[in-house]
Amino acid sequence: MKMDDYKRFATEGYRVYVPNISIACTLLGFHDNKLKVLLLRWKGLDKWSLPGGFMKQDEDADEGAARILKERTGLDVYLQQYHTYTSLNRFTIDEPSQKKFKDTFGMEVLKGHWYDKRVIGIGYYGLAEYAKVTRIELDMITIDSRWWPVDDIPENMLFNHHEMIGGAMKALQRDVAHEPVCLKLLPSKFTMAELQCLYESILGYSLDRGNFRKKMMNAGILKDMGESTTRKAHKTPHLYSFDVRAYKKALQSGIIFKLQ
Amino acid sequence: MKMDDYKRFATEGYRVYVPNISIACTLLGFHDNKLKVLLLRWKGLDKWSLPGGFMKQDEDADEGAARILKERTGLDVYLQQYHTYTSLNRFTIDEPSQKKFKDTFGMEVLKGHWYDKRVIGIGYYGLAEYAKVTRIELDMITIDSRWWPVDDIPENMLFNHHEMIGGAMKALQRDVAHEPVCLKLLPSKFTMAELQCLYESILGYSLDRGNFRKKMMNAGILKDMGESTTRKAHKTPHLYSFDVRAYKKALQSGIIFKLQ
DNA sequence: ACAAAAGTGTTGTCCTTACACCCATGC
DNA sequence: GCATGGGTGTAAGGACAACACTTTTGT
Repeated sequence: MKMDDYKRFATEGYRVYVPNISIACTLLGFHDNKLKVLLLRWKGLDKWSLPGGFMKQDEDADEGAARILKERTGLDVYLQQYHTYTSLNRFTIDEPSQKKFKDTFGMEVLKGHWYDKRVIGIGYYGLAEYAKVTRIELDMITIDSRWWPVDDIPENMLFNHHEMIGGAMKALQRDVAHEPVCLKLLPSKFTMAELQCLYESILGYSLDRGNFRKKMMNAGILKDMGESTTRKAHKTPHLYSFDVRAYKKALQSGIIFKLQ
Repeated sequence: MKMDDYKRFATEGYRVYVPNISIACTLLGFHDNKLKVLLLRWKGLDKWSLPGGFMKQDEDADEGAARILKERTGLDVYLQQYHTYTSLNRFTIDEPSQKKFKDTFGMEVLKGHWYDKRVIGIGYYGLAEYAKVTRIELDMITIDSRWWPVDDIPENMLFNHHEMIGGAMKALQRDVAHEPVCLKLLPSKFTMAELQCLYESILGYSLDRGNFRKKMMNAGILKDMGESTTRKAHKTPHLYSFDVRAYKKALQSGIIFKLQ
């Protein structure tokens, strides 16, 4: 990274970006039987944030969110706008952090720049196949990236990004019955246990194993792809794929698991 | 209305409002067994619009939406943010309309003012008890107000407000299983037929009368308030009220009517 | 008596629930 | 053998769809 980049952003960015409208993306992946969210660590600040940025003047928010994640991951991920955050204080940075940032970049954070004002945040959630995300691009402002379990994200989150992840999870719970969420999160072949675990991770409660399998098979949305080749210390499970047409058809009337 | 008001808005408004962030409210009411939306007709333009306006610098979007509908109706209505519209051309006004507006106000619409730029729109839907909305406040820019059936709104809508009403209806369909939608739209006492008709209006398909009644009664969310006093040429129906606690409890696991 | 709307009942089917039981594998 | 996880079966109960039937009112 070059210091010039940040200086140019600070002094020229107002020509490219809409100064008071930002986009934040909660990119989710499913790995190790857990839902995980991609976070970036900010240089100097010792804070984690969602991938995001200002909306450009010549793009709409959908395009902006796609651009932001394309730049970071190289991928076109499934994106859904879920809420716009407008509270007056959501964009403020505490004094110690401002000082740290200044020490790193040799100039003030925010103060006096075009983005030193109230900024609203349009929240998107993104769904990606975890294994396909093979690299995360860092930039002038970020020093590290990591997948965090959604139920164990770090304390030191920037702005209101903690709240935003919570909102994304609530939206995902709302949408899982009617949107092809599992298709976007799982690899093309998966076991029944993985599918069930994904549902449980999203919904936040556990489901009966036998009944889950029956419901899925009766729905006619899965194709049996035969036995897994990876042998563990147990019976080898079958692998399944989505019958995409049937899955999307079933989503129209909803795939619903009631609590309890 | 005084012309001064508009001039002051055009020349001084940037001090009060966030120039590029607007709020649009799809206020819904249930009347005559139909869902209706409150629209305002613009002076000079011969166009209808949703109640809305710019977000103020010292309020968040929720407060802005509440303020806008409070000013118009005098009421605190149930409000839900559902989508933010950011397309580049959504705020443009066609040339003939600009001319009409100029003829009316004696000055250009948009051109050269602080709001002559890209504006995004945060969409809210509002739910009100129709009979409680007894007056609609007009202002410098509006000349008429009317409730329109949501399935028969006028052709000449301002900006992308037609699309926004569609989005509000989709959001309402999404939310009706889990949010106290019917409680907010119906009067305190209502007949079973009215409740069913409301559900059908929201969902967009019809339900079996006998089964609907059974499901509602079994859910234990209604209190039987005895017979209606208004006599028509038929058997007098019972009136019901929501058992609010039970209704909200039931909404946690969802009150779902599947298509077909 | 009749039409129209309100209220109730019936029947079969399907889904869900709560388990129990077997199978396959590596140690 | 045994622990572990994968796959299947079952019986009871509930929910739901599709009706038919009865009741009450004003004309």
